[in-house]
Amino acid sequence: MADVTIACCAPIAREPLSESAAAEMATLLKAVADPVRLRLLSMIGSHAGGETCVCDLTDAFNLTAPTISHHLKVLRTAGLIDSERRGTWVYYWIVPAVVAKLGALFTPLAEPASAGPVDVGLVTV
Amino acid sequence: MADVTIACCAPIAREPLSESAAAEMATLLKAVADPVRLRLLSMIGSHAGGETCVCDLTDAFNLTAPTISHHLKVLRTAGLIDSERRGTWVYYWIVPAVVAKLGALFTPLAEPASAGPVDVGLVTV
DNA sequence: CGGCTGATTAGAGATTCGTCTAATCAAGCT
DNA sequence: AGCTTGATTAGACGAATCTCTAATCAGCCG
Repeated sequence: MADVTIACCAPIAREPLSESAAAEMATLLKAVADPVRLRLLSMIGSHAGGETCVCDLTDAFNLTAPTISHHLKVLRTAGLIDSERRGTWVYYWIVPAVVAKLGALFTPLAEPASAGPVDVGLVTV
Repeated sequence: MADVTIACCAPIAREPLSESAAAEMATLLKAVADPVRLRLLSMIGSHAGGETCVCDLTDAFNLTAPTISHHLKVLRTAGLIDSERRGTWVYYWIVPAVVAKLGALFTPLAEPASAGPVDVGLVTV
């Protein structure tokens, strides 16, 4: 049972975000607020095996390798993904806990009253 | 403390976003990827009655009125909020359907099999 | 070793963004 | 009408962002 207890703050519609919470979430959101990075994140996240080689990513865009590298760094700095070099290639994977923070910020809005113990609590990080 | 069991993936991790879907979501995310706008959105969204007067918003920040107005416009242009003038004051409220799009992007795909059809996939383009 | 492929870092150029001041629009006074 | 208060628009300016080319780092193999 995926009990999502992460999240740094209450969902957006429950109570006003504190200044610091807003700043923290904004940096996370900024990392994702780019078409290329969004696609990168979804490619990495949806890749079978949970890992993706950079070499597979660069080919999917009409951008130079350094540019892709830059976007990956932004995502990694934000904590949304992590990476490791294995021999010649570098592999990236998603960090679900951090991605879940983003979802927790917005979801309770639309969800039909979470029927279960899916407590998206206000546990701080 | 926060045992992060989160399923394997968020919707973003279900399949790679198309280029157009990524672009659409990115514009939405960009609108929210700012501390001030995040706080504005949460203030409006959590306000009792569902509406908030601009006059209540400007006082909460150390920014000039035009700046707040600018941020509200960004949110409104993105479709996340809507507004109406009633007499002297202008009132803003949240548009839940659009905010939900953001949540749907990152929220874990609900519990394993038990719950079943928690359709989160309204990310149609 | 020397060279080759994959990936990142460094730095530059153009665009976008956040904030401000000044000016304008809207509604309600006196 | 003319003044006052609330809100937005217009324009300017510095900071941040995205992309590129050139250079550098890390493994592999002839």
